Amino acid sequence: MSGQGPKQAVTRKSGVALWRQIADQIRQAVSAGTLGADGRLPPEMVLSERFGVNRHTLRSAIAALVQEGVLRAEQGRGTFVESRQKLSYPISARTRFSTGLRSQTRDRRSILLAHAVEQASQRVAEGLGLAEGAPVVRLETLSEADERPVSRATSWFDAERFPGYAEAYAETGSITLGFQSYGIEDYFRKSTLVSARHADAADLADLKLSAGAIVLVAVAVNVDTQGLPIQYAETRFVADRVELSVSTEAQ
Amino acid sequence: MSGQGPKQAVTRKSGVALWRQIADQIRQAVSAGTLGADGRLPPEMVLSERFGVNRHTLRSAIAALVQEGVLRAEQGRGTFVESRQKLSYPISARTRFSTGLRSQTRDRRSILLAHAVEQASQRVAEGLGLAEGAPVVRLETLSEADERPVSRATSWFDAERFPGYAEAYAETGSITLGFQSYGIEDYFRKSTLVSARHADAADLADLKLSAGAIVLVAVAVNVDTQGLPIQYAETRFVADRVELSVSTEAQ
DNA sequence: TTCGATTGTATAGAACAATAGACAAATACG
DNA sequence: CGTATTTGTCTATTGTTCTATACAATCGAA
Repeated sequence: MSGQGPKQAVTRKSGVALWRQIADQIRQAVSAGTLGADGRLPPEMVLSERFGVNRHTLRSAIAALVQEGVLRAEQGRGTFVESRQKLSYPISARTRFSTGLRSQTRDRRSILLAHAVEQASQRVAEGLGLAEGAPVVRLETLSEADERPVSRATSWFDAERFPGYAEAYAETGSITLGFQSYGIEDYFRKSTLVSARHADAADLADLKLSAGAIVLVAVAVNVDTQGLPIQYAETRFVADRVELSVSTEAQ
Repeated sequence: MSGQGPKQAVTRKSGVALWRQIADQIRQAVSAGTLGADGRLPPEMVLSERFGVNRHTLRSAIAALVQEGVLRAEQGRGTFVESRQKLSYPISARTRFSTGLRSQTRDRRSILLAHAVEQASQRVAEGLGLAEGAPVVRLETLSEADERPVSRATSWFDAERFPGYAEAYAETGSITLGFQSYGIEDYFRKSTLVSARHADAADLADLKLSAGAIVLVAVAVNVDTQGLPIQYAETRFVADRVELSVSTEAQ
C-alpha cells in the first residue's frame, strides 16, 4: 500500500527494533517495485518522516540493507537499488533446482559444504521408507545465483542403495547427475511441504543473512520411476530472494 | 537439532530482542515436538542456561508465548504446552480451503470482512485474463480454526461474469458454494506462487499477531472446467500455525 | 507440616536502541 | 565558483532491554 506520502506503520516496544522493522518494509517495497522503481530511493529525510522516526534510525535500516546487498548508498548522490529481482523456483513433479532457475540468472552453482553417513532419524526414515536407524548419506549443500546465496539444503539418501553418493555429487555437482551414476535416468518430486520461519543461527551464517531474516522451508521427497523414495531433502530458501511456484495443471 | 543439552544460538544486537528470538525458537521446537513432547517444558532455569540468557529474559519469551496461547504457566507446577498442532493446508488441483482442513480441526469458519467493486489492477487483470481497469469484485475474508485466525485472503472475481458474488458468498459462507449459484459445479487450482514475509500492520491486526510474525503468502489462480480464470486470490497464512502441503504425484 | 522445586514479583545497574542537533564531505547544477 | 542537496560522522540525552540478586507464592510429596 502507498508509494508516496502516507505514513508507514512501525510498532514500538514489540521486541523488534524500529530500524529492523523499517529495513524489512523497505526491502519488501523495493522487491515489489513500490519503492525505488526508478532505481533510486527517496532521501533519508523524506523516508524518516514517512516512517515517523529519527533520521539516524532510518539510517540504521539502510545500513543493514546495504550490508545485505539490497541497496547502495553514495555520499552526496543518494541511495540506490542494488538488486531487486526475486527468483521464481518451480515446484512440480519434474522439479530440479538447476533447470528451474536456468533462464532467470546468469551464474549459478551448488557447493557441497559437508557430508556424512549417519543413522536415519524417525523423520528421515519415514521420508525414505527405511527403518529408523538405517544408514543414510547426509549432504549439506549451498546454492548460489549471481554470487549470492539462495538456498541451503540438507539431503538424505539410502546409504545401502547409494553408497558414496557424496562423491558422485562432488564430482558432478548436481543431484540429477549424481543419480545417473547409479543408473537412475529419471525421477519425480512426490511431495513438498512448505513452511516459513525465522532463519536460525546456522542459516544466518551460511546464507549471509542478518538476524530476523525469513526462510522458506521446503521438505521434499523425490521418488524414482518405480515410485520408491530416493531422496529426502529439507531446503531453506532466502524468502527475500525466492518465491516458490506451484503448478497444479493437469500433468 | 537437540532436544536436551546443547546451547541454543541467539544473536545479540541484531535488532531483534533476545526474548523474541527465544520465543520464536521455543514456538518452533514445541510445534516440531522437540521441546515439551510430554506436554511439559523444562524449568525456566534450565531453559535460560540452555539459551545463555538471564532467567528474566527467558521469562519474557514465555510470557509472549502464553499471550499467544502456545504455552500455559502454573505457579509452583511448571510451564505446559497449550496447543501444538500445525495445520497442514493441501495445495493441489482440487484445493479448497474447507475440505482440506476438515479432518484436522473441530471448529472452522470464514468471515467476510469487506467487499467492493473496483477496477482491476495490472496484476489482478493479468491473473483473471481481463483488461486492466475492468470491473472486478474484491472480497476480504478471514478464516479461523478453533477460534484462532489462520489466514487472511483477498480475492478478486470478474464483475461481469459474477455480479454480486459478494452476496452469494455472504449467504453461503463458502467460495465453492458461491460459485455454484453461478452454475459452476467444479473448478481447479491452476497455479500457486508461494512466498514469505513479515506480517504488515494490517495482517498483524486481522490475524491477531505480534510484530515480527511471519506470514506465508500464496497467490493463486482458480479456473473453471474450460480453463478460464474465475478467481485470483492472495492468501496470507500465519506461518506458525500453518504449513502448505504440495502434492505432485501423477494426477 | 516441612521441604524442595517451580513460577511470580521487585529493584537497581549495565548494555543497547532511539532521539536530537550540529557539522563535515561529496555530488550536481546553475 | 557558489549553492543546494544528499549522505557520513560526532556527541549528548532519554527510554527500553537485559542482567543480577533477592525474596514471595504456590504446588507436590515426604
